[in-house]
Amino acid sequence: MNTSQENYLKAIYSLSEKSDSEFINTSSIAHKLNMKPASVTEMLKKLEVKKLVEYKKYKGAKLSEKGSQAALNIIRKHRLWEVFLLKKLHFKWDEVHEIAEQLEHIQSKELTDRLDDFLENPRFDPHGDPIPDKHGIITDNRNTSLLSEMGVKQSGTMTGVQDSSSIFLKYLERINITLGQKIEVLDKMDFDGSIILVAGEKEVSISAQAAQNIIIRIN
Amino acid sequence: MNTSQENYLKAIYSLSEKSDSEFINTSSIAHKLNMKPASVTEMLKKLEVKKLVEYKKYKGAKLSEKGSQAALNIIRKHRLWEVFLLKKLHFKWDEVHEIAEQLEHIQSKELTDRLDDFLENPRFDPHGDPIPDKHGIITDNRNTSLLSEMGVKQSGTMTGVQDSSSIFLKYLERINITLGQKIEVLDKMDFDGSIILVAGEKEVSISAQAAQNIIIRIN
DNA sequence: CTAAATGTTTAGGTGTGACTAAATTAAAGC
DNA sequence: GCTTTAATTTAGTCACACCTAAACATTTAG
Repeated sequence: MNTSQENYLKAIYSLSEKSDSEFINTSSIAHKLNMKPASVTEMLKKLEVKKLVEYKKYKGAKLSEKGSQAALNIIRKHRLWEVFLLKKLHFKWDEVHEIAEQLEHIQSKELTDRLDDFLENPRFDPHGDPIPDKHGIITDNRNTSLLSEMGVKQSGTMTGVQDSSSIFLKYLERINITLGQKIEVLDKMDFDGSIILVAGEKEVSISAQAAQNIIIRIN
Repeated sequence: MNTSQENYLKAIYSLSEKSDSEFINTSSIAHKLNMKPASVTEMLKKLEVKKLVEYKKYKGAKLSEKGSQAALNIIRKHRLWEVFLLKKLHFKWDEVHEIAEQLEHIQSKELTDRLDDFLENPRFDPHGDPIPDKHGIITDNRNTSLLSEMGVKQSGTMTGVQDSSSIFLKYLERINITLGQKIEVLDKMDFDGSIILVAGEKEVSISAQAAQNIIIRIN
């Protein structure tokens, strides 16, 4: 399988996680991959032939078992390389994603498994996302919630983000919300949904939109 | 630049090293890359437009300064990744080449330089080839020779190969000729050019063809 | 020094993955 | 339930990197 098709599988996988409907529609895939819906339709047909997705006209696509395994394998590689870049090469939190986008397409099961061992089988990547094991199994039994869904006086630890863009990560670092940071929700503003919280020592206010992209492990 | 074009530059570079003529002809490039001469001609024109090679009809191509730098950068990445695979992930000597062929195309100067530091700036790769520094400069001032060109009673240390194929490397390991192995030429057979030598304790005989692919640092 | 053999280029074609514009289908509003 | 709007697909192009077959240049041999 090539880079392009792998990116489609990855996109469908990640959209499926958030969506509650079984099939993912053409335009959301197109949006995620910065492509036109017409191009997506074509590709979905090709992936259907390869039995990687189930495709229904005007409904969209759904990953087959084979497609899910392929997607999980790419995600596994992506996250392992992120750990490598951060822990071994000392890249910063917000720099690893882009390079991992390239490294995730390297084909060698042996390489992936040896890298996993070399990194001492990490269970989470630098953004707090769980790393699938060599069988594609994710074990993430942590009690997590989006910051936006927490109630006043609830507290927890920052364990991940849903948006790995450099701008967002830089912003978080700026306001002292980094991986492992303990936080407590002080107040939620009804009028715009923004949240006031304590991060470490400091009191910060965060927009509803940002809060929807921050994952917290509840105490 | 893409993977395909990078492979052309690499091929031209490596053919230039062996060849004494300035321009590398179409068919030798085609042979090296397992492609047809017609495809090579087309690509050389594209590389010419990008000022990566100088191309002369019916003569072939020659790397420009820009093209040489690009080729050296790919070679640098290839060799650094080989060191990583061998030293850190404990791959075997003959397994690293294929994976490095993929890794060498990852685009990130920062990554390459950090990898270089992480590996403690190695000067040679697992096959004994020198690694260009970040400016594309190769410093290889060792007194080396091909095994096939050594005289009787000369001795030295095995420091590299000219053929990185898995079959050849496995064969060398089998007969105890590995990197760093001390050898001494005992005899050269006039009738077929084969060489008898001591490798460590053992006495082995090696064909002329194999000897042409083994690099020895002379004592 | 010419003719044959060899190597190289040109011309035309293929598969892949993208695009735009037009046609079709599905969903939403009245 | 029909009509308007939005989403999706189809049809027709394009760029890219490869191919084959035919035309053309260069080298080699007699």
